[in-house]
Amino acid sequence: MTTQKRSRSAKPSSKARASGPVTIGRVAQAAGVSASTVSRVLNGTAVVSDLKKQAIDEAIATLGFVPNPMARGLAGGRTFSVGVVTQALDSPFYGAAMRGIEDALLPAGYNALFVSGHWNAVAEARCIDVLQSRRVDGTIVLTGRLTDQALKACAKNQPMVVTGRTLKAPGLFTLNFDNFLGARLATQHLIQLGHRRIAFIAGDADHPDANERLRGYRAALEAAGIAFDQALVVPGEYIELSGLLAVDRLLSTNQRFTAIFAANDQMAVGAALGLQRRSLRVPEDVSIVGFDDLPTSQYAIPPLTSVHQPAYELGRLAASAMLQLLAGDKPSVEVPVPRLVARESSRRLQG
Amino acid sequence: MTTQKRSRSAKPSSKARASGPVTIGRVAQAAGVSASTVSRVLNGTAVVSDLKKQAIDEAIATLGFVPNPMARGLAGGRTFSVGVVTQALDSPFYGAAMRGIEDALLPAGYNALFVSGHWNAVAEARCIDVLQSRRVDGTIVLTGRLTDQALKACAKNQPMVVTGRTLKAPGLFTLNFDNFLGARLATQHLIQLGHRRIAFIAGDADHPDANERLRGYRAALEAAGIAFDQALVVPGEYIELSGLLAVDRLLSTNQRFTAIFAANDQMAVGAALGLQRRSLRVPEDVSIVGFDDLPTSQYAIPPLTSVHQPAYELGRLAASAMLQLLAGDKPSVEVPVPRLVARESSRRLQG
DNA sequence: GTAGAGTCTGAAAGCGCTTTCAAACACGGG
DNA sequence: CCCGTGTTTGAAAGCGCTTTCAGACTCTAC
Repeated sequence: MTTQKRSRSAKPSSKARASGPVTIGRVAQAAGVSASTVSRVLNGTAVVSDLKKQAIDEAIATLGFVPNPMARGLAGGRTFSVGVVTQALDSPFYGAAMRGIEDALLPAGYNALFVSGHWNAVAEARCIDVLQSRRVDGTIVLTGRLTDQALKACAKNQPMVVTGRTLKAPGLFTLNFDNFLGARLATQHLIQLGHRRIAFIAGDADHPDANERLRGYRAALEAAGIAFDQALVVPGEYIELSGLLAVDRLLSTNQRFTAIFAANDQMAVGAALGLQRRSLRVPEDVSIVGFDDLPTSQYAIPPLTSVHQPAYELGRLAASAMLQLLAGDKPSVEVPVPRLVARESSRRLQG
Repeated sequence: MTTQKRSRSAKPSSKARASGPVTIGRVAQAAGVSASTVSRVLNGTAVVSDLKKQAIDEAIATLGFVPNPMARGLAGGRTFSVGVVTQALDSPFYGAAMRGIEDALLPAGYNALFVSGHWNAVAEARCIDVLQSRRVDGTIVLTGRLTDQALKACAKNQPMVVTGRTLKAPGLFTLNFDNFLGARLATQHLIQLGHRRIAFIAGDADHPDANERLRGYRAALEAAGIAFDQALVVPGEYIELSGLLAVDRLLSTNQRFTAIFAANDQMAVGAALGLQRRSLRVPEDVSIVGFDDLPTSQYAIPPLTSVHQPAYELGRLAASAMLQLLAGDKPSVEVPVPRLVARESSRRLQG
């Protein structure tokens, strides 16, 4: 015996004839109908007379019957679970999205199966395989690095919802946040505060959203008649350390700048630390704006100005799009527009 | 039709006779044996002649066969998935633990099913119900607020691993971090730096670990011959805001203190912000020590001294304990001892 | 009064796998 | 050479549910 026996206990009920797990058959017996009929009221797949329906509902309640998802999945071909490929289980940003997904899926009777792709196309593909082998009814991919092709191919086998890109394909629905506009807002904010020399700490170049943010930054500069200066753009990898190193690099190459726009909050926080290490104060000497508006950013020192990205909401929307897809409808969800949250890390350029 | 048809595509192989999904029967047919035999080599439940085993392995490979977990679960009573009750999907601390769990479970062929209890005993109980209805093979509870009784009761139905408490019961394994020692280390550190007036921002009183940390704080003071002062202990709720409010309260009641020990990093960060708002510098005016050593804490301003809690490792250990339980063994895992990570938020008391 | 249409229901056939159970075979000792 | 003991294998019976199919009714309309 390699595993514990599943207990055969179940709320003992006066109506329960046999012992053992409560099955649909037991319910049928208690209600004086056939298993088929119980199944029908369970799934609403056919009209059942009110009389029997009531008897069945009652039997279900008194027996404490819970359908076995395995059996359901086997027989019906649906598992009532949707896979979620996230990039990291411990990311503050994707964490919020996962929470949103869970909140949207659970009430609909679906479960989420989270697996993490570690920012790696190969791992992501493997994740999708794992999910498929678990027979999920659909898969939500949070951003990720798979090619559009790969995603389209997956969508042939199962409904997919993908965030962080825009793509049209049958069985596939994408959900994109307007990174371009967000970055424009952030940059505009700094420009309006009088800054002209604005450094940009970019995200990983093979992230589509990173490029969008760069584009937004450039567009805002251009709109304000400020020349784009490549020397003020420093590559980063969306982690705190990148911000720290970026500041080092800017300073050691003697760039003049009065503000920094970081492509995400983590790098913004790193940048703030980098400035502090060089005895530059935020925002007195340098203003900083981040992107994402992580929950912790309001407690950064100083509290970080950032572009709010509604991760939780995005998760909810992705999940409800999936539910619509699963129901055979064409999803219709609207992604919130970006919005700048001004805090204390940015201020008007003095003198 | 309310759902997409599962594709009937499968890597077309020369050996594949019929079309449709690759089942154990198809493998059996291709290998010239019975389904039973295939099942046996799949699960290693009986000796099979090398000749047939090879033929089967080959058939599996060429057909790209993947066993259907639903069918397996139905027939075998095991689902190869373990439930994880976490408190928040977007917690940096539990996130790391989840990552550890995933990393330990996946290679063993198990999947993790994460659900969040929102720090709420009722919700947690519901989570466990959901997991049970999904027929998980076992459940890992990360801390949580369920009573010991409730957990013991659950352990009667399925193997359980619980972190954050110490409890003995059949089918239940607990895994506790030494919060007392951790808190003592933190307080000792401040004492060694010359601090005598050390404020303590406590955690939620109905968290066992919060009380342990308070005890550790008191023990360290006592060991150093410093009188415990209730006025220096401020209650908190393990969130940033609590730290902020705690500092306000300490300051507005005119407490004298040169250091703060916060029962977790989030409150420590909040406290740092609170001090900054009152123009007190960290660490020049006040030293701060946190607890947990969240990944972001090293990028706080200033980088936070903290008690390292190996969340990832804890997750791994919990998962491997679960695997041992599932294998019928008595788990034997050792929780790492607490360790202080000194950074820049604490320093020797000047003059 | 009865054919035809429509409504409700149960029997039975799977879904893909595991697990008895017993058959088939191989081996060694008497 | 026969029988008992082991070893390897396949047939078949489920696991708990969904779903088809057809039967049993109940109406309505002719």
